[in-house]
Amino acid sequence: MTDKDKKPDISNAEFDVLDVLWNGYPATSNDIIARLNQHKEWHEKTVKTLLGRLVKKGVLDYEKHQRKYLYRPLIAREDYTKKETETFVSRLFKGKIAPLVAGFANHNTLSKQDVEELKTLIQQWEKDND
Amino acid sequence: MTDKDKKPDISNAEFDVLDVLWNGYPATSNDIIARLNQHKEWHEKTVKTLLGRLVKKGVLDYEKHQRKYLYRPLIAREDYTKKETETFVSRLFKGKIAPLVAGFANHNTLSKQDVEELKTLIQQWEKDND
DNA sequence: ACTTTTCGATTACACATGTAATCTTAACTT
DNA sequence: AAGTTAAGATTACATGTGTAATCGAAAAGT
Repeated sequence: MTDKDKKPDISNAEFDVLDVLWNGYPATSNDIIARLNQHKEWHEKTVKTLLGRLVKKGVLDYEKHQRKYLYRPLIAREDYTKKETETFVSRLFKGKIAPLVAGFANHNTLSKQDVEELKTLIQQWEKDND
Repeated sequence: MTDKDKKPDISNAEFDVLDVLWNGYPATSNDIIARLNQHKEWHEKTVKTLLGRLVKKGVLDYEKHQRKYLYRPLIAREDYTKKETETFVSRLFKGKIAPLVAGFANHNTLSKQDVEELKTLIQQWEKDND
């Protein structure tokens, strides 16, 4: 793996931008700013800086439409999520999800619905891997 | 919550130091350095800088023993883990663990053993919350 | 055609982080 | 007691990050 292929390291603020873009793209910066500001209030300039940094990092791409840019993500949310999850679980839980879920279960953040979903998942897994 | 109580924000490198300390404390810096260097090779000075920063952040404490310090964590691994997990799951999975586990299941990183542990957890949860 | 607006690009700047080297000084040596 | 270590404290320094302000140019308005 050359240096160019190295993983981009998306910062927290950058992630928030990427997140809304994943929720609907391509999108102009104004569109992104508007959507972001439904939940936070970032200065327009701040968001544009973040967009620029994401482009430079190879996380986003854009195409010009007159003077506006239409941004789109270059990496899929699923891929990002997968990689981050692996990193997280390996750092904090030695790579095992059970302890993670166990922690969750202890700290109340687990609903009946969650448990049902987990059961379904497990059944599916068992059907696939018997 | 005053400014002083704000969460410390432990960096990646700092976490690695904290991690080995959790595995056995109190410990001197040399002890910590030796244990860290079983898996990586950090310069002694680097580790000491990190220890100092962790102390300044209120994550570690120490007591002097002659000219050496005996460091110990001020926060429990479980508490840290819980908080980080909440943050992580809420950012990447809208706070739901099921999708996280689902992602795991798709990317092969789920063993028979893991599934058994999850089943046990679920049974326990159901017993507690019927 | 000229002015104003509005893009993105460039620059700013303080604090965080990774990664040490140098400085001070208390504690061992002899 | 004087010299030599060796521990933490202080300083360093490039790069990343949060958070914008300013600049230059192209498009829109008149």
